[in-house]
Amino acid sequence: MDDLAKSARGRPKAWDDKRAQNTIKSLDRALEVLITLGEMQGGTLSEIAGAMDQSPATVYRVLTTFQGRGFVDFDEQTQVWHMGPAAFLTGSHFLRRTSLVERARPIMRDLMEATGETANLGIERDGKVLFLGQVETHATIRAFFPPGTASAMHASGIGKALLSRMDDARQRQVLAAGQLERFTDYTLTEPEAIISDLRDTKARGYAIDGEERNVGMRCIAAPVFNVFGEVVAGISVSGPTTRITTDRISDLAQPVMDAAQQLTKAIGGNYRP
Amino acid sequence: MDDLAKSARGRPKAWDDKRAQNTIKSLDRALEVLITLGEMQGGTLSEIAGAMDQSPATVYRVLTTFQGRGFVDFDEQTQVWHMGPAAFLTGSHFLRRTSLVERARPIMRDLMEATGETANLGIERDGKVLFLGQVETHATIRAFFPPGTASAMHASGIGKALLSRMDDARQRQVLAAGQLERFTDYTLTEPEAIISDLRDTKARGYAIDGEERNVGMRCIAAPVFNVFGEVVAGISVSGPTTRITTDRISDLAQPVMDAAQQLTKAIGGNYRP
DNA sequence: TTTGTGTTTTTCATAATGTGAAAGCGGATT
DNA sequence: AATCCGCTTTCACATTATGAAAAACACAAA
Repeated sequence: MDDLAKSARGRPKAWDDKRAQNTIKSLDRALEVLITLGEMQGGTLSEIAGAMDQSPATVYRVLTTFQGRGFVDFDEQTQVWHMGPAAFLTGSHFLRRTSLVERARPIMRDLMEATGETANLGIERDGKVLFLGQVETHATIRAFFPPGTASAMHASGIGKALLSRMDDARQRQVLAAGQLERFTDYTLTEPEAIISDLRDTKARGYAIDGEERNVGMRCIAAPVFNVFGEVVAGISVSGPTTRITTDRISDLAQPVMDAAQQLTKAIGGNYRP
Repeated sequence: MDDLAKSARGRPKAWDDKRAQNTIKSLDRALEVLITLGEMQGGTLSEIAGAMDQSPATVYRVLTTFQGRGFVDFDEQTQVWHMGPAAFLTGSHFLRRTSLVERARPIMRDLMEATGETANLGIERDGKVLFLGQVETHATIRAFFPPGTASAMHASGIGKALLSRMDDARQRQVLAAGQLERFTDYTLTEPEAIISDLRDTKARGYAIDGEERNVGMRCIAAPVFNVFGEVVAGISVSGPTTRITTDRISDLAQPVMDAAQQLTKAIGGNYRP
């Protein structure tokens, strides 16, 4: 299901109740139709009406109204309703507003609060991880990457999270471009070792940097996707091995993956499983 | 303004009348709010209500309902309403219908890598060029067309690539429909000048937009064909005149035409010589 | 602080309008 | 032809969207 559409759940109850009173029911139902249509990637009237068990008559009127504004198209041949250009055009005004960094900010703050560790945001640029921002932990001992730092992909949690979702060709390209510098005893420098680690990372859903870049520092990272399901960024928490023990990794992984997924949603992206 | 969203106007009257009966008025008004919000690129309650003179109370309820589904965001700080991620996500299902965009994605990425410039994909819709997607260059200075932008045909590389392969009747129709707005000193505003340019474009195999839309920006575009040999899309690279010099045009043209041809093949199209 | 001005929310009585059941319709399939 | 099945339309009904106005709020200026 489309969690995004139901994201209201995350709010305080009071808000929900309050909003419920000021909500236009018919409009809300109509939006449900539109969302369902999107999820189904198009469908016939009865399919749509069936999927959300509502009377066909109602769904029909909703669809024709959307059609009037170009929000949905109707293919007379196949009798199939589709998302229309106006929906795309209107929705894409969303992109014009704010950047990844701004949207990430509150999510990273929450992640930091939840885990107590510094949260980081990074993207790939020219074969390196570019750190775009961070929210620092309150703890005295902390990991610090000034935003703007460019770091090797193969020895970074975010880097590996990004790599794990790129296709083979790009993986090889990135790994070939840099020369897999060794930073610590734990750094993976053999392409095979890295590729194997990336496979694990993909399966796991998050990447682990276990002192591969800096001795005494661990990092857990998860990928963020754009609307096409392509990786565009990674989000991570990092801290000293004394706090991020191997035991704690699995505990931290969930919040990190949640944050990555939240950010994916906040930028209108699609998580690709 | 946003013609696309109002495209219902173009329909036969009979349809309009028929539809009017089965149209849900409140939903239609709500869509108007959403479209207005998009056009205004965000605004406060009173701005929005004022812009479409409706009672603030109604607009308020509409907005909160949209908000509940994530279709609009409300910035508590500034009291400004914006398009939300769910609108974008839902609307972008439009792209998935035609596999064009998905097929184009990897080709555009390669084109971007090969040329170092932002690659764009666009189609014609209602006499305008609708940008469906882009892959941005890594360079700091870059051309940026948010997907969803609708732009004038006569002052766009993709637009001219599309026009150059339409038959005379449609050319005239499109050129007559819009009123050939002038954007820069270089914009072609005389039908004769444009038609002559389109002839050259067709012979050349690619279109050149030399600062005709934005000063300081050039763009090189080539047409993409469907199985019947009809133009269905255009693919382009765009960037600052400082990087896309006149000397470089012929170098860039080949990769662009290659990409267009690849995409033509990828969608099972036939190149028409 | 208090007062004033311009918002945004909420309330409330009213009728406008969205609703589903069921009846028409039309194009497929037998 | 006859039958089926899904799309439209009709219709009577009460759900529910509506705007005016009042209340709450935010913020500036006195």
